[in-house]
Amino acid sequence: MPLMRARTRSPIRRRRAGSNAIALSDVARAAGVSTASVSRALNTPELVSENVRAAVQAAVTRLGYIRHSAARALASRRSMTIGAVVPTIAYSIFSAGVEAIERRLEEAGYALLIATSDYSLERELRQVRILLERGVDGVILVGRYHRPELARMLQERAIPYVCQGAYEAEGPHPCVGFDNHAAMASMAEYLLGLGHRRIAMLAGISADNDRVIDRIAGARAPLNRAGLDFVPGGLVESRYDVAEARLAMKRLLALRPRPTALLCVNDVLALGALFEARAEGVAVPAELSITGFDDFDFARNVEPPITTLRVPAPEMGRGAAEQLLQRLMGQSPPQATLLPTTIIARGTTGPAPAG
Amino acid sequence: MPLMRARTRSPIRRRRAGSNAIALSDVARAAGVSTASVSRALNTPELVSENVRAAVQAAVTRLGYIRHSAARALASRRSMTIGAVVPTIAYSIFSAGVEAIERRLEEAGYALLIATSDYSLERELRQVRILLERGVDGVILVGRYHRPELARMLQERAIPYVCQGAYEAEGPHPCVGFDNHAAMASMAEYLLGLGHRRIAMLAGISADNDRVIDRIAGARAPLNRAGLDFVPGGLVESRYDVAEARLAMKRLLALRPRPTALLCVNDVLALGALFEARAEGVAVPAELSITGFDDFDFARNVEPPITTLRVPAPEMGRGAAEQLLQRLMGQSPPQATLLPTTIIARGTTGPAPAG
DNA sequence: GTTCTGGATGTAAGCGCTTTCAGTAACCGC
DNA sequence: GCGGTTACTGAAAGCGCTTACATCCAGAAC
Repeated sequence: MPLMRARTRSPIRRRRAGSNAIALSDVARAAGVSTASVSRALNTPELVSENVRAAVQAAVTRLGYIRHSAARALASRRSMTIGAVVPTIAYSIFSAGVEAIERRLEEAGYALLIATSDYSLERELRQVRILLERGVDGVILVGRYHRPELARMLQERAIPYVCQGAYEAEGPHPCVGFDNHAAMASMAEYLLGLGHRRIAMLAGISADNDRVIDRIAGARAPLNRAGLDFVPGGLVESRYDVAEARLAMKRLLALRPRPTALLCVNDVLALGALFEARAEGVAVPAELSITGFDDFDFARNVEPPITTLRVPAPEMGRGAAEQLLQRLMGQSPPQATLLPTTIIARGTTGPAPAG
Repeated sequence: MPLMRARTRSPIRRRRAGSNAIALSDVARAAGVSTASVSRALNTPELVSENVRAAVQAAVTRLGYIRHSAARALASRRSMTIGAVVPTIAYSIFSAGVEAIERRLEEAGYALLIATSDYSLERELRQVRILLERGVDGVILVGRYHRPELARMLQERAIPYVCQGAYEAEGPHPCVGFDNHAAMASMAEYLLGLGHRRIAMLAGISADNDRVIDRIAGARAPLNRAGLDFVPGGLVESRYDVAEARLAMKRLLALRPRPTALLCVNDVLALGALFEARAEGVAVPAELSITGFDDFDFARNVEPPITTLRVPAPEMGRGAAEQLLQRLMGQSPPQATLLPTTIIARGTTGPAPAG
């Protein structure tokens, strides 16, 4: 029989072990009010009198009180943090998006926990599990493809989420982004309009990556409509790295007859292609037109400046954060938001060479 | 007198309001053991019997239990998260560092909360406050300069921290990085060795930024030793952006007589300088040598490839994380760790033009 | 005066874990 | 057989907050 042990505890409560942090109860004592009032003064100041508010404010400043968000999270059942899983942040499209997300969330008092998937859906799923463990109130993902367990896990726990960087009107996931298929299709049409018929494509690694897959399909669509396809051997994948892109480009330049135009899945690849073409003495755009995607800083500054497509990275980040915040507040924003892209014609594209 | 109110609470405990999450007590019930045993089976499996471990493991999988880290943090007084404040992540040196930090922390079971300071020490301080509120167990910062209140706040709460990306043997802060002064000095010496005497510098914004200040001073030191200085009007600051760098470069190119060599604080600026020089018809390196800093991906791929200085970004990130983890485990790693840099001589530098 | 309001405040019950402490059982050496 | 380990296990006390509920007290309405 478990009987009440006579615990001889010192009546003086020991300062939080291992830390000399000030707790809310200290503030309450200092301000001469209850802990409830302190909590209210801090979180819902409109519910307390001017006196209490001022006393609490003064005590907080005097003691240097800092709230303990784990305790808040436990008691209020909201952690005020959002999790984001991106392929990598070492790639400016994503880091720009993440910065935009962070900024918007900060305004709303949320913190952002960032995890990277390394372009692996498996790893993405694991990272979401970890974020859930961390008690995030919402999740932001990249792209349309995700492990089915992922959405299930999120829905089971009623955690709102948004996918960013892709668009799917009828898709299963809420999203804020642009239509990768349509964007790349417009670029292919642009090349066709310039008279190009022998077209190749330098793509990213398509495994697990809907954006790449959509862009490849998008490029193909208008070609097929014109009774064409990529030149044989003219679809090559490469990691997003200038050196690797140059290697891939080597293979493309060895094709005979040579393509007269090259669609790249992004500007890093286009840059590598451009460098390699120049190194091989292939004139751009006289002999070969090259297009990029993303409109990176350097795209407009290299010689010749790269024809590319502007992608609304910060807008997507902000939009995704916005949509998530709305869901968190119980509203129902549109399931899918489509953002525009624009072709920016510059110096790496020109009419197809005669013959 | 507060008397015991007869609370008519339903004996059936309501499932966690607003969420149907499984709690540790559910696992305990399912496994037929106490919550203490479940906690031990999960955190210190070596302390429980094989039977308990297996039963708990089975229950966890069956129920899809996910730990509640806010509750863990509250009870254990450790949040298992680290905070990092970097100027921006939209700049590959920092994003590479952050990725390395994240990777190392993940191995150790820590999550990373990232905040950006936008190169403002004031904002850095605010961000650290927020991180503290979030209960981070440690903090990673960038650089040597910080608001004095920052270290005070951290020390008061006994939160370990490390500064990354700079090195200061006798400095007040623990750090892992390289010597910006020495690195840039070696670059200046390299130019002097090539016979350059009229040298200019394209720097970043030096306000609040010790790395830029150290690099400027580092460049100046060997010049002064040789009885020289930057050419008059030859020290210009620019944000890290190719377009702005080109604008700044315009002013440098207008100097008469023109400098024969230009030290850039990083590769983005060097790239802008190179583009602008080419646009103005200034031959690189025949008429003008240009050096970068950081060894970005594109530096070796442009034409001519940029002479630069390799900076150990991932190593610094990993090292900073490592050092922090050691402190967290009660060890005392060296206060300052110096990492090496290397000059990588490429095509943008050559002997000073005669006359 | 009495009864209602309703705003401001306090009380105390958790939130879901970890961890201390006590208890139990099995085992050891003598 | 006995004291002393050793190896597990469970009960329960918090961790520092939020919040449902009770209370109190003016002032309004009657």
